[in-house]
Amino acid sequence: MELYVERGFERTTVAEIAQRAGLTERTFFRHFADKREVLFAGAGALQELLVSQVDAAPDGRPPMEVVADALAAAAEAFFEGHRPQSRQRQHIIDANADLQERELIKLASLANAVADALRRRGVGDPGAGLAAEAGIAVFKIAFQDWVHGTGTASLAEGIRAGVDALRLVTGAEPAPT
Amino acid sequence: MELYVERGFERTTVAEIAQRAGLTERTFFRHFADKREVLFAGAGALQELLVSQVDAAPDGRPPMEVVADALAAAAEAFFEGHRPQSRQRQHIIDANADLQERELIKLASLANAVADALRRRGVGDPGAGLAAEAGIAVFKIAFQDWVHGTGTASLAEGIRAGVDALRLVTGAEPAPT
DNA sequence: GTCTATAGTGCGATAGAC
DNA sequence: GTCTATCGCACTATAGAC
Repeated sequence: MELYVERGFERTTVAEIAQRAGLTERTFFRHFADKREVLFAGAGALQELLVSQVDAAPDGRPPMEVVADALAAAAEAFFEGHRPQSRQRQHIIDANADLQERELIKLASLANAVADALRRRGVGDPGAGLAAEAGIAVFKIAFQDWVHGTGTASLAEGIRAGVDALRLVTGAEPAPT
Repeated sequence: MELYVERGFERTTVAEIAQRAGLTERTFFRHFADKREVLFAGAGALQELLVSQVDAAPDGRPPMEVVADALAAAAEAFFEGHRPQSRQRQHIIDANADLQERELIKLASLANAVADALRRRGVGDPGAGLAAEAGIAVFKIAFQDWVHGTGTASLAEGIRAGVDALRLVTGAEPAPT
């Protein structure tokens, strides 16, 4: 991470990373499948929390609310209070197309995992997939806002507002909570 | 494309592609930024059509309807009647993580372009971004269904149904058309 | 069109932890 | 005695510099 900030992602070689860490290149690749993976190591835990939240939601709660609750909880647990670090990480990612691809893969993986969790709750298709994708879209936009802005609103609040805005724009009445 | 089908994407080298095309490797990379780009050469035209459709939509039409119309029109123009080719291409992509990443980048780029077009129509934030992302999510799911299934429904019909399903799952009343 | 840096893989050897 | 972390080396392919 230090090196990615110092010299940029592309201009950092694995050899340099290994040297600073006191390891060999081969060992680096043992821990990270590729150079990008360093920046996405925490993604698994985020996904697990999201899924466990959806699994634990009360019966009968509307799918979009379940997703919104899970995203808000994940936001609190993983990001609140870490905006400076999130911003730095995002700077690195925004400066490099390969990293943006990996970011999108991570988000797609989250969406798939959430969709599966919704199906376990009995939400049918294509509703499960759509609610999950829509939720991730809300998260993505709220996160961009939160990480690049200087406002005082929390990420969780941004997510709530985003879900409401999505209902509005799809031509919908606000759902009962 | 022949080589990707014959031996799989990863087991095809750029040297082989260049040889079969009667070119040098260097020339391949002049035409395609990387090995994957071969499969996404038509993406630009799709994006242009989508944007021009959104730009040309009648004033006052609800944003989600504008997006749905544009996606349906693009589906007719680019995919209808080409399901076998689409399926073959998707097989190649589904078998390789790198290609899936590129696919996601392409979809994200479509979403951004559509969001910008909506903003030009006066749709505000975050509504423009959300409508665009939601539309692309619908497209993605409808496309999966269409390309992997054997049903007789057209892709455009799947997109219409997807938008309705999205309204339902977000907890919404159907919007006026 | 040529040359080269760098990412990433495969296999094997070694050493410490439990 | 198995499991896991590390290293060494040879190797291929991509992609960018020139």
